[in-house]
This record gives sequence, structure tokens and C-alpha cells, in this order.
Amino acid sequence: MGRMPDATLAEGLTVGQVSARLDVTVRALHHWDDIGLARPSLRTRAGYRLYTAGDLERLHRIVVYRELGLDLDRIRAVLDGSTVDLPAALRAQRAQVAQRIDRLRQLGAGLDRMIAVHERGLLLTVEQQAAIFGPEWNPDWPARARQRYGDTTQWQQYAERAASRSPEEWQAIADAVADLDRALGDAVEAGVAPGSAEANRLVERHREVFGAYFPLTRQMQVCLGRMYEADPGFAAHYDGIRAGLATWFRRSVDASARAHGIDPDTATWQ
Amino acid sequence: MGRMPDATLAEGLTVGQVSARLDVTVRALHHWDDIGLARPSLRTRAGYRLYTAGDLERLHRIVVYRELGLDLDRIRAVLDGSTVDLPAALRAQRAQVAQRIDRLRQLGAGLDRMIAVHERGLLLTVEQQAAIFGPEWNPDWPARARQRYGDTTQWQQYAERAASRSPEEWQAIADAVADLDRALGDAVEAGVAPGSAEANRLVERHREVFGAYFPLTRQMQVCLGRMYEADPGFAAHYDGIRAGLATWFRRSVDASARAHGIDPDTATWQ
DNA sequence: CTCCGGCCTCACGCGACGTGAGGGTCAAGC
DNA sequence: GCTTGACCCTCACGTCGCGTGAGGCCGGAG
Repeated sequence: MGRMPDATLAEGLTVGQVSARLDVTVRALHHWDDIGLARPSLRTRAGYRLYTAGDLERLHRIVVYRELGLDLDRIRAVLDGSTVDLPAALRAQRAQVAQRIDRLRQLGAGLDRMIAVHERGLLLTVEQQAAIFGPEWNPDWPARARQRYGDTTQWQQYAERAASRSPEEWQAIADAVADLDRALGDAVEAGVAPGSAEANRLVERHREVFGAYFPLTRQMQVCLGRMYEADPGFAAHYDGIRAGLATWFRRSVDASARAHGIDPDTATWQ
Repeated sequence: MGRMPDATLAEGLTVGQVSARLDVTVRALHHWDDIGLARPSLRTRAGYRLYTAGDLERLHRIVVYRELGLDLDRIRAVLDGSTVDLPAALRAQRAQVAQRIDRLRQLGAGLDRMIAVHERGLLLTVEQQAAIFGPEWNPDWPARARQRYGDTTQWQQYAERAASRSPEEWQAIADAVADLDRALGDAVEAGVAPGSAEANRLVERHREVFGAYFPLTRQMQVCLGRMYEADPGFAAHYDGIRAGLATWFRRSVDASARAHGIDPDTATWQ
């Protein structure tokens, strides 16, 4: 330690000294030398780079423009005067920055949506949910579904799909759900028997509709049917459409499952 | 043209078909295959990649996460389930995006400052200018200076320095200018003669103060002195400090220039 | 003379592909 | 059966601005 202080090397500064003064890495100085952007005016006999005051001035200008995000070619053009219209170049750069900010904002919004789906099960606000799914909708349902699913791959895939759906697509799903609810109510009223062809068709339709919502196996559908009947919130909703619907639906799903070789009493989520 | 339509290749889709469906480049598919992120389940005898429905599902998930800005390693972790906590990864990514937006905003602000300096000669608003330089300040001056300088390298360098100056530094310059103005007024009152040692010192001080403002040669200073006297705006300002100051200053600069071997009658800008 | 910190010149690595080069494959039309 | 033209394959280098060693020379202090 105790090398000669900077000031006494009046001929020029070495890379390390310049690095400290301008807060750039030594490697960057080497690079700028390599590509001819900023070469030192002097070298010692041993080949050490020595930057003069004039060199420092140029380096400083490079640092300024680099902090503005210009790439080295554009900086070279500016410093060498071949860019007649510097303000135009700056404005172009400004536009590019604005674009990149925009892109990042969209990206952030996408991430927010995905995060929201993972946290709350839906990306819509409570108001939007009510507007789409109707006043009967219980905002707790998605969260409850999430409790069931936990951190399974199934849930991940649901989240991915949910996050990439537009509000219009949500509306389409909500319409399909409403249609289905009506059809189920009509079936109960018409006395359709669980296990009948008609009931099985409705069960399949339910699986399709909610399959667009999340990946739904027959086993899972059985569990869902039982939840509809057992959970007060769900039961109230379905019985509100038509008295006895919750139970009718559970029995229909069970029958359909049995028809597909599944024992509804041992079915599990997953 | 007239290749077999996609649907008939029920075994799987070729790279081109997948490329069209998922809007990714063929090269990206090759790359993902190379690094083992998404390899096709099948190959034809000729070595053509064939992506099955399952492959497509995985590819689709990759596209989703890629659009969220995750790098391929993280996507791999998510898809292969080795990332237990996907929401945490998403939030980390979100934070990174926010940071990058911040950085870009600062960068944009820097560009705006630089552009403002190039367009109007100063980066301060008219109010800030008045607050710093006092009520006598004429907001047109920097623009007028720009007219003179045009698009020279000199002006570029001035702009760079101006853009990287903080308001505090501007205040320091304004203080120095005010001090100088007072000193010039005092000199006129004290009857200091142009060409005297005292006058020369003041001329030098003027050159230093404005040298911090923009690079000022002695020749340019001569032109500036003449402008102070000839331009009604400038003249009013200086004569307002002390009657006759504009003329006194022009004569002092001329004398100082002559003392340095410059003919003030042939001096030019630049 | 030795030591240690600084300097030098290669030269690979990064991240996610783009962009040819050079050559095989496939279905259709003649 | 042959040509044609779109499509596919595998290398392999280029991108952008350096980071990060490896291996070795230089220079001043003790």
C-alpha cells in the first residue's frame, strides 16, 4: 500500500484510478478500449494504459450517455459528431424507454392477475364477481375451492387459465353456469330421476362447464356433488334454485359415477 | 403448398404447426428441446419432431409463464413441480418488475432533462428560474444562447453538464452570478478603469463563473461582452445593476482580450 | 530480494434465441 | 417416376456489455 497518490502521476491515470474516479469497472475501460470507443492517449513502456485529462473528459461523457441508456454504438456516434441530430436520438431513446415501461407495466399486471388468482382464487373484484355470477354468488367459494385443492398442480393449471381469461370470457362462463342452473332446476321440476339418461346428460354438461373452469375428473365431480349438499352455502344456493336440487344433484352425480365404474363412496379429490 | 392439414396428423404436430398455433418461433421450440425444457414425445423416422396433445399442454404453460417474464430455468422449476411455492416466485418476479420500472422511470427522467436542456437551454421551469436567478432573470436568455451556439459540440457538452446538475448546484451557480453582478456594480461605482488589474481580475472571475455554466473561451467572452451591450434585454439587466455597467464590462473584456493578444474586433464565437 | 497489489492479454460465459449454411423429407402435380 | 417447393433437420456463430477467471508481467516498499 502507499502507492503514489493520483495527483503526482500528472501524465495520466491508470485504469484503477479512473475506475475509482468515474465509478466504472476496469473491465469496462478495457472493453471500451478494445472496441475503440475510448482509448487512452498514452501507454507506459510496460503497456499500462494512461488516461489524460482529455481522455477523462471523453470517458465522463460516455458515462453520462451510458446512464441515459444509450448503447455504445450510439454513444460513439454522439461523441464522434457523426450524429448530427442528438436531440432526435434522445427523443427516440425516450420513446423506447416509454415503450419498455409500458411493456413492463403489462407484465406486472399479468403477474398481479396470476398472484390474485393464487391468493383469492379469482381475479375479479367482489363487485365484478357479483355482476357476472349474479347476486346469489358467494365470494368465498373460490377461496374454499382453493382450500380443497391446496398447492396441487391442478390448482396451478386452473390459476394459469383463470389468469389468462378476459372478463368477456368470464361472462361466457357465467352464462353457461346460469343456463346449467336453470336446466338443473327444470329437471327437478320435471321429475327427472337420478341415473336416468336425462340426468346423466346434465351431469356431463356440468362436468363440461366446470371443466372449462377447472380440470374436473369424475371423481372430483362426486366430491363436488357431496360438497354442494353438505355445505350450507352451496346447499342454500342450489336449493334456492329449486327445493331439493342439492340432494338431487348429489344423487345424480353418484349414479353417473357408478355407471362409469366409480364407487362414489370412496371417491377423492385429486 | 397444399400440405396435409393439421387435423389429419393426429399423431402429433410438427414444429411449424405448433409455431403457428402457439405463436412461438420454430427456433424457440428447437431451443426448448435442446435444453430439455420441452421435448416432443415423438419423432418421425426422418427425425421430424412431433408434439402430442400432452406436449402442447406443456408448451402452452411455458408460453404463459414466459409472457410473465420468468426465465426458462424458473419455468422449468414451476412445470416440474420442484418449486413448491409458486406464488412466492411470482411475487419475487413482480418485485423485480417493479424495480425495473423504477429504474426505467429514472432513466426517462434523465432523458427528459437532457432533452429539455437541448430544447430550451435549461432544465428548470420558468418559476424555478425566477426563484434561482432572481426576478430580473429573462427566461429567453438560454434560448438565445442556444441560437448562437447552434448544434456545436460546445453546446452538447454544456447540455450534458446542465442536465446532470442538481437544483442545489444551480443555486450555487446563481449565487456566484449574483455575487459577481454585485462585484461588477461595485467596481463601476468605485471608478475601476477597464484594463486595470482590478478590472482584469473581474473579467477572469466572470470567465470562471460562466465557464462552469458553459465552456467559455476568451474570444467567446468578447462576443458575450458585445452582446451584453448591444442586446436591449441584457443591457437593461446590467445597466439596472449600475448605470453604464454594460458598456464598462464590454470595454473591460476588450481590454483584457487585447492584453492576451486577441483583437476584440475580429473575435468570433466558437 | 521478496512481496504484494496492480496491471496486462487472452478467452470463455451469460440468456434466449436469430440467422444463415448445407442438406434431407414430404406430398402434390405432371 | 420425377420435379418442385415448402418444410424439416443439425450444426454453429452472433447478439450486448461486460463478468470472471487464468496465467503472467511490473513497480514500489520493506
